[in-house]
Amino acid sequence: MTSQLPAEPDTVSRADRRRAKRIEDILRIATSLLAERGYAATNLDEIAEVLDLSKASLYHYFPSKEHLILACLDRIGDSTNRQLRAVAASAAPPRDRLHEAIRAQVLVLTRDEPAGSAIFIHDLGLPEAARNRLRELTEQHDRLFRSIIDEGIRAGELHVPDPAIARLLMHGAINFIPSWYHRSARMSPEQLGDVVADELLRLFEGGKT
Amino acid sequence: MTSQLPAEPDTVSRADRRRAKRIEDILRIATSLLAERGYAATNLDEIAEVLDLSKASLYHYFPSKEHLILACLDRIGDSTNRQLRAVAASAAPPRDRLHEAIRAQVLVLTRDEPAGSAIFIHDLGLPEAARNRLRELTEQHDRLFRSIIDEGIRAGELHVPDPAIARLLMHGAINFIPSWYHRSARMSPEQLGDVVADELLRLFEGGKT
Amino acid sequence: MTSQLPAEPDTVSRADRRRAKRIEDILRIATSLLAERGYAATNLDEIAEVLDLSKASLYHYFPSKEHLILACLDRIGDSTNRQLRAVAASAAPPRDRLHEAIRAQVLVLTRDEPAGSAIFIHDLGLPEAARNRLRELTEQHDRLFRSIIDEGIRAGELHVPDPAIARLLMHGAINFIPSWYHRSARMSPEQLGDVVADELLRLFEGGKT
Amino acid sequence: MTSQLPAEPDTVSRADRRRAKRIEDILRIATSLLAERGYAATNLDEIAEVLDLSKASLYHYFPSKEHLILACLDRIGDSTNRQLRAVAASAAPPRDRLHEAIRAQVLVLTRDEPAGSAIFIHDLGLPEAARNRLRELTEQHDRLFRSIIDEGIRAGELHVPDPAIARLLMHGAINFIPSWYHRSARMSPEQLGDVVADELLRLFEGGKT
DNA sequence: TATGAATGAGCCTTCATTCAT
DNA sequence: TATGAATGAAGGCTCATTCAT
Repeated sequence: MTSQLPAEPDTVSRADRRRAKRIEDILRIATSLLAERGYAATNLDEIAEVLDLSKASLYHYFPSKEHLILACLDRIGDSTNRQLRAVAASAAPPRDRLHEAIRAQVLVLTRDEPAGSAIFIHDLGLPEAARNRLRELTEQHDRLFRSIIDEGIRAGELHVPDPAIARLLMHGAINFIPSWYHRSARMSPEQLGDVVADELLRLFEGGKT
Repeated sequence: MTSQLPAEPDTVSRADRRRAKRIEDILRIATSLLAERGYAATNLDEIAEVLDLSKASLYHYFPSKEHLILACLDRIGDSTNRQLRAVAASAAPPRDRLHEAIRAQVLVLTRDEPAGSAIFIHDLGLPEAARNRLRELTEQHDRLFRSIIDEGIRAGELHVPDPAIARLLMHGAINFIPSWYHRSARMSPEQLGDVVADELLRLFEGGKT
Repeated sequence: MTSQLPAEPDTVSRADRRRAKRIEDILRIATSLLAERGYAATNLDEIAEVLDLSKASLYHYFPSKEHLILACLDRIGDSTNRQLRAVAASAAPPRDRLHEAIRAQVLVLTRDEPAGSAIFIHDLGLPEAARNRLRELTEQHDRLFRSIIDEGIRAGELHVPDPAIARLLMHGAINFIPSWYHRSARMSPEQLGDVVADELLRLFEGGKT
Repeated sequence: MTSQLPAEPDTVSRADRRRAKRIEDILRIATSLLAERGYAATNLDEIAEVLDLSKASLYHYFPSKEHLILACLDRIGDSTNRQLRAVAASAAPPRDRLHEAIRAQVLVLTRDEPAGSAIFIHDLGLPEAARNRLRELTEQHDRLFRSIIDEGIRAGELHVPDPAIARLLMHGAINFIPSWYHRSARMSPEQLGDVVADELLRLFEGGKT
């Protein structure tokens, strides 16, 4: 109806695009409120109000609160994993790849998805399904870091007595950044990414060891 | 305090003791449920049921849900700070004091208060007052670590380009431990404390830098 | 009625026919869902979905849910009354006419309108207007049976101490058939009609009386 | 606490009795509204309002709307079956027992449980569990009548070509009584019971057959 | 004619809190 | 102290209805 062009390349009609935009808006707002208040304390009324929408309208896009939050998780998870996959594909030496991965992660948390990243910190009060989804996403994540670290150790570039624990400490350190970064805006996300990556690499580079 | 009659000190103190024990029980259960589900998703019914008490009875000990959670925070905060103050008072060199402080903190999180420590990770959904209390407790905490680290740097024992960020990363790494420790029970809290302290000290001990 | 242009009678009537067919489809589906679930438990979404139509489209054919259900009632009522009027016009003796009327009624309920007949059983949850319509239809019905029965009594063909109650019992017995007939499919609607008519005539034919 | 008598024969304290009464009240009101409007169209607000209670209070007695209605069904079902069991135990000849059973049933529907009996007519819109419960109760019922009728036929007291259908017609006739009885209050429930039983026995007593 | 979007009103359910016993 | 009862407020979800396209 909209397109009169012979083929139908953009099956995405105006309506489709509008709908996609609405969904994107909802997810953005929902993610930020969710990250700010947690699942149980976030109510659809508030999400709807911020969007200047009625609560009932949300149900045109998501069949339940739980599905809405699952979509939020997916959105952030995809965003993160996309960034990290690029790093993983690099041919750089492991140490540099680890540096780059940390940096990428920091950028996602502080620049790309400052709102939603808190969700990943922990799963308090999330419904089962969401908790499982979260676990899946986290595991993809972990696998990627683990493989880089293992490689670095085998290559002799990294030295650490207990790689598993070092990695977990690193994740904790990174995941916690959103909870303090906004306060000390004395450096840009990019600068922070570099500083943090430098610093956390120390966890894997034996001093005297 | 309550009894002014020397004649029957036991009667009164027995009641007091009983009450104190009740409160202690409530706080223990409440803390663990709170840590497990978050503030909004924890209901008084459940707390009462675990205690084999009626919900209404809780109000004999705490005037509101919010006060209950404040008491939980205080209890953990006190426990933590007590441990840390001992470390702070030590005359050992800063590097060793930092090691000890990290170790003490890990022990609190994994051994002494495994249940409640998650509360400190994040304040999702907490009411304002609780959030403020949390901030105070955290600040005491931070001050203590900060002073040790500063001292260590002045003494030339620690080297780190950005002490503030290093410390925040360290806190994140520590705070996150409860979320993964139960899975890898391959070492005791004490062993973990040593390993973690060793590892995190690297953040403050320049490799080549 | 709609077309004033003799030139294109087909065009208009084709549209009309299409519309009539649509309405017929809607009524058929709506009637069966209504009979199955009751008024309050039936939603337009479901009706629309079965018809592969959007809910909003239903409003092109019926101004409201209530009007839709009124049309359903009318459709079944007409069907029933058409059958019965034929019986009423017959010149057969009252006893045979009663037999025939019962038989016709059974056929409507089990063969012609098996889906919708449950609506007539009871008016649970129906809106006022629908309830009134139902009453009207039922009364036409009742009048017809009543007149046959009265005639039969006057003619000495039927004997019953309390004709009013006997008739009401008969209606109950008939109306209830749809709720059990599908289970005992051991006889056809036609056979059932005969058996039931024979049996119910006993209500009006004194044994010893 | 209330009773100081040696044994504790009436463990039912005052509180217990009060609670039982409340439950009884709720069931009575709920049953009548349910019978009047059907499941879907009955809302807890209304039930609560009639009881001069808040809707939330209902949840002290029943965990859900569905459980409430199940309790209603049980209550009526028990009442009915209790009456009928007495009849079944009688040593009277089958014909008299059938007469008595019909009479008892009519009394339940018109005198003892005039409100709730409509529920048994059909199950439009009831949730699955309730529908199943209804079926169970109905089956107890049916078994009882069936056994009397079979016995009567074997004893040569009853004559009917198709006993199954005759019985179903009888049930329909009886079940329908509540829908018209209130209008014709020209006779008492007891009188009605006799008239109806006399009349319906004709279904099982062949005229010429 | 057809429909996606939007929504107000309403319903079931939960929960912190109060109160009488 | 202990608790059953009661409730207002709130939250998730449904649905008939309207409207712009």
